[in-house]
Amino acid sequence: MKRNSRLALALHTLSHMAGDPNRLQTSAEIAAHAGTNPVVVRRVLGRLREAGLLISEKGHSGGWRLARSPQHITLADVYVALEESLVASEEAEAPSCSVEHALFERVTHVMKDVEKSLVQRLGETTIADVRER
Amino acid sequence: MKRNSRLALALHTLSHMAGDPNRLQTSAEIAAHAGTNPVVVRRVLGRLREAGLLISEKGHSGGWRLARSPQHITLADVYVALEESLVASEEAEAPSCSVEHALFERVTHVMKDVEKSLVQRLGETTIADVRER
DNA sequence: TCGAAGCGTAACCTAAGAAGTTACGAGATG
DNA sequence: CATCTCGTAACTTCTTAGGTTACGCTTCGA
Repeated sequence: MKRNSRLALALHTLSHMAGDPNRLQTSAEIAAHAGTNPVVVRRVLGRLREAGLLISEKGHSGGWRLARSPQHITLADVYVALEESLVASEEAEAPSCSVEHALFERVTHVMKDVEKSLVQRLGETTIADVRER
Repeated sequence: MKRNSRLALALHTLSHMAGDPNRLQTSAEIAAHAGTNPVVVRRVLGRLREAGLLISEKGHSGGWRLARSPQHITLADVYVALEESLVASEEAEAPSCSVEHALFERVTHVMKDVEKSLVQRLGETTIADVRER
């Protein structure tokens, strides 16, 4: 797996779960399907759990399942849960020079604005939408 | 310097050059201002040169200057020259599973679309614009 | 004409981030 | 109680970008 592998893994898992929402899947199973490691799966899906998209159950016969129906999980939910931000949130480096600062502010402002529209548009598609085609 | 430092360095340099377009600046000078290394400066500005934004002159009393007036250099020109792409262009990993593939396609499509509007909006601001404020 | 000043580039080192791996504790079930 | 599974820590690569050194090529000026 390469870049954006978290997103790929998340979408992979969600799309499979959408096909059989009642079944619990273990991280080992998911990892085998995705060609990666159970720990990596738990890391990535952990973020989706924190975002309220998935539920994990510990102990014997535990595993992972959707926290709500696929019709109510959008691509934006996934994107936001993974904290994939376009804009480098850290602006620790306040440029000393005011003109450079103004330029950078401008770029940052536009990027943040554009990211809002990205999330908005991703919010228009649900996991279930894509399955139906 | 941290993340997006190429962009920061490019904007820094361009904003200074816009103030005195006739003066040639050496990479050593620019590096000193920006708190980095001449080689790094030549790397980054090299991209702007390839994009036709800057001109570099070799030899004694050589250096860097704008290839055209600051009114005709937009933030989009800089962004594109640095090849800052939001979308991971490499889709080498064709997902085996068709549903996952459809989901990923959808995300990629939206991101590419959004990036177009980003470039369009960055194109509305020139280096000179920001200086005037 | 020759030396110094610049750029262009290669090669290497280092730092940071992400994935892969191993290991182990905690909780739940049968 | 034995076993299964998640949650996490710790460690090891691997990749990417920046920083650094070095050197060849070009150009100006004394």
